[in-house]
Amino acid sequence: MKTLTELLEASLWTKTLSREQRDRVEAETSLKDVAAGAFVCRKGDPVENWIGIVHGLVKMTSVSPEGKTTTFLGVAGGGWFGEGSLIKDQARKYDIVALGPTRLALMPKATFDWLLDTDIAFNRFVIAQLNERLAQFIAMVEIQRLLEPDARVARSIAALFNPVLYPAMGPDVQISQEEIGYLAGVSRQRVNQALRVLENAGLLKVEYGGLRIHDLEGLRSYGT
DNA sequence: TCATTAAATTGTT
DNA sequence: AACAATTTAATGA
Repeated sequence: MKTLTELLEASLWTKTLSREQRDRVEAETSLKDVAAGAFVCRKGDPVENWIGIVHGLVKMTSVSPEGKTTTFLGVAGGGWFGEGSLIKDQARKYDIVALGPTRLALMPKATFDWLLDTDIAFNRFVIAQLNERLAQFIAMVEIQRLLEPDARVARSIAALFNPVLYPAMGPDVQISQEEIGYLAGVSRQRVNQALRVLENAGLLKVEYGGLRIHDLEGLRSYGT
């Protein structure tokens, strides 16, 4: 995906929009490219946009006063995020960092609010997305507490391919094993070990600087 | 285009 | 956590 039009095509919430609504969204939403490792926005920034991922990958992280970083969640191609902060009208609670060269779509808060006010289907979409993310977080807590590291890695990767949240994901992800470690909450070495177990199981292929998924269902249910 | 070097990432201990 | 090996990206002829 390269253009805003393509992102809107791939996004589920545009399906029910009228021609006029769709045109207005496209006119008012802008694109922004960010380099690998760059901040998309920082903790404490005022929230002015709903942000979509045209291509690339970003992570939500928090940094402790001692400099330790924790990654909560990766957001992948075709995904939109930030609706929670927009609705509550509060400052960003986390840093958003690009994991690779990433192209973003920025929808102004005014446009987002207008869609919420005028389009019932859009409201349903936002509810569904919030619900899906809630389910993902609950699953994440369960995974962290109950499963062994191999399964944690498998499911953390699978979470990036959630078809509701990120409808435009292809079979490839460009993400280093170190970043997977942050996502899964395990050390880089352990990720390396886990990836080879998963590769031998035929679930994915390890490539330099990334992965190719062969069996998403297998990853999602790994360890049960 | 090719060779060299630096940087990033991976594999091993 | 440290180190070595491998891959990619960058540089300059």
